[in-house]
Amino acid sequence: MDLVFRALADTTRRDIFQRVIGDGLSVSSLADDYEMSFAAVQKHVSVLERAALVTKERHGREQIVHGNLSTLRRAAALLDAFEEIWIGRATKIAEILGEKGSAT
Amino acid sequence: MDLVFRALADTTRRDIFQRVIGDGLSVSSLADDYEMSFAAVQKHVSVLERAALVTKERHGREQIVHGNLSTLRRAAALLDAFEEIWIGRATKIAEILGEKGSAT
DNA sequence: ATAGCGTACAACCATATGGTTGTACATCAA
DNA sequence: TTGATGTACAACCATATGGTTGTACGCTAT
Repeated sequence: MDLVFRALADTTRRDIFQRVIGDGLSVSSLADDYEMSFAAVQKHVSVLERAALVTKERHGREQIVHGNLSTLRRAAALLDAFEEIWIGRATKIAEILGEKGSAT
Repeated sequence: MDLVFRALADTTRRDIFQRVIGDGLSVSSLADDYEMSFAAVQKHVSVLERAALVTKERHGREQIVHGNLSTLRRAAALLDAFEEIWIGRATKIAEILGEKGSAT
């Protein structure tokens, strides 16, 4: 999970990820749209790959980057779990206050 | 957003955050439960604070750390947005396949 | 065969991160 | 007042990160 959130903690990588979810893209076509060097983009893709947020599929001489939704879902589930902890607390507060059914 | 995901990209910090959502805790009571030094925990809290995932409320000589749910929600919303992009693509595929209403 | 494209990877650099220890200071209790 | 507690912060260190350039190598097209 550390790897997943670390991978998402960069604007360029979130942008790459977003572009790649909808449709697979080659590394070079990704790289074309950023100011930085090709190698830098390659590294960003590599970070996403190690976090299992994307996978690469070789196609001829090109390497197509695809988004991996299941990892994204695991991260989203974790954030949801945090929120549920808070809901649990709110419920407890409501119980203490003798209120029913309406959470703030 | 970079700050938020970076803050969440550490097991200790996620643990701190989780413990603090349900109930506010002083920095020292947080620090008691980790092997590392007090200063290290202080730094972790500071990272969470800069990301606006927690706030500190002074109470006497203690500083109570509270979770900030709204920032959590912003992060969760971003992940949901990614997922919706994928759903959009799935819908398109479904359209292409002539299927209706059932996404895989 | 050969030239160009797409990719991989190593070496290098500056800065950020995660940890430490030490010091300082305000607050609560005796 | 004095001492212990809770916090803040600076200095320092090792390692990770995000960028660069350069080199190598497999594919594609001519």
